[in-house]
Amino acid sequence: MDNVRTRFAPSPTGYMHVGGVRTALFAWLVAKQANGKFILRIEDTDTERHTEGSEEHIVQTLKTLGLNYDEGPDIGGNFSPYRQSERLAIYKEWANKLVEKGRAYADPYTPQEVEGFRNKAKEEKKPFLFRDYRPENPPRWDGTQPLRFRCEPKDYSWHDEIIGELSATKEAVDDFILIKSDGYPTYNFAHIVDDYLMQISHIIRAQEFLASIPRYLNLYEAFSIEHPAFATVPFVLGPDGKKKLSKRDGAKDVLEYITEGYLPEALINFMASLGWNDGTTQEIYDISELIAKFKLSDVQKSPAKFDDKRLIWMNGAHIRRLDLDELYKKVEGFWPEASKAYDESYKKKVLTILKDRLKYLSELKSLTGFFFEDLRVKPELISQDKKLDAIDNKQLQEWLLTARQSLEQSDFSLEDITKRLNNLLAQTKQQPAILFSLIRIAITQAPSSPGLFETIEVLGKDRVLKRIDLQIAKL
RNA sequence: GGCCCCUUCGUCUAGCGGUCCAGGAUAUCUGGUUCUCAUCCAGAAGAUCGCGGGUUCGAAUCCCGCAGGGGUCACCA
Repeated sequence: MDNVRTRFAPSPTGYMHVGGVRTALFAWLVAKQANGKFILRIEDTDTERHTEGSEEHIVQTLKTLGLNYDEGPDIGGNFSPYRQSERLAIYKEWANKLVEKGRAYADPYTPQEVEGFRNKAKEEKKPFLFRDYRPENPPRWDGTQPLRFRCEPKDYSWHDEIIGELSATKEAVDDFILIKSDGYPTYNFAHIVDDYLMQISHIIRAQEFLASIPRYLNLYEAFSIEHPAFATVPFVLGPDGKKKLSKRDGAKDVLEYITEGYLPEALINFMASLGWNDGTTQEIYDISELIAKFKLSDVQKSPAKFDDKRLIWMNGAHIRRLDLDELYKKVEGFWPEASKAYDESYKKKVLTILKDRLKYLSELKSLTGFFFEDLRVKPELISQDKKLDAIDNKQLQEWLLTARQSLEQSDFSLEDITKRLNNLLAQTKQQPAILFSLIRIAITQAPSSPGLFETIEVLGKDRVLKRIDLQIAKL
């Protein structure tokens, strides 16, 4: 398609969770793969729900994930402004077009009166349709009353890029508020005007708007304008599997995943795979593959539950794909405090042998402490090891001493370390499960660590000998 | 209640009438990888394809009902 222009149009009411960002991602992918434009538009027409700083937060989230937009409130574009609160005059002008055509009227009722109609309909077990209460001689619209659309009810069928062919009866078409009494437009009205003026080619939005589309269709007709392609993205459900992911139920801020050390590319891969796949068995995609392969028609129609087990795995998989230098760059800021005293080449060695066991970057702190400081001897590491606990301390001391003596002679190449420890095994006739465990505990004081030989090599002779001495003394 | 959408292993999903007594991934369990934790490899277990009819030689796939779940019916988006 020519001139693909997609938009992400959040209302600034807080942070963004996985569901919202996924919708943005899909829109971004559609734009990127068609060499089109991705637009950020802030839908701040609800002055009450508007929260301070959330626009900045949304912008930061998109930028951190690399979902860069080509036009937006902070960078401008050919269709500015990109904040709806700055477009009030435009909405008024378009509202007046409808007034002139007789397709909009001032709503003379008080909110209480409307509420009364609604309750009555409910009692009668009928759907509430405002058009059943349409005033016969509405007053002239002076801007203080809400302005309502005068719909022309009819059945509709239309195409959705994700769901396919859809239809609805005229029951779905009603008179809705275009401009609120505070002068701000409703979403229902503003987005239609803006998408048209901003030449949006695809509206990619969440499923909650599906039921409203017949009303929008009626409005497009009233304006005699064509509507963009519609793509309705199914919900992302919370872990309970019932309700859609929501802030109320504790859905996490996507930026929080970044702070915990989830990679943007992993997050994006994960969100894309929540409802999308290309029909192959591929699971791990980088961003350029996603851009090349993504298709709206391949998006699942049914909702997907959010399961962070898969995210954790996927993040690890993306970490392992990174080469050392890339990973080193990303991991900056996740090192333990004590690492400050160490240089890049040492930290890179640590990273090399640790890479395979990182699931997310913030684990680095707890996993690498012993590489940077001598930890106190933890007797429980031995007492909780069944095999070691059964052996006399004197014996353990003796083995450690022998190991120490051999390692002292070593040139500390991985090869030599390996050779010496294997010799030790033969010499003492012990199983690795005993001897290596003992040495590993002595030099790391940690329940787990990278492989013994590599760890010894990276730690270096001074530290290894010192720690063995320390362990011997505490036995 | 009206209107609308959805329904395949716990989870993410493949599947567009035969190659499916349903494939992959993850999670779980088992074994291997000289020590731990991972990685990696091998294997196990796990789905009466929501239910009931129909069409067809043949249906997870097409049609019709039903049920369950969800959305919407705001001067919120």
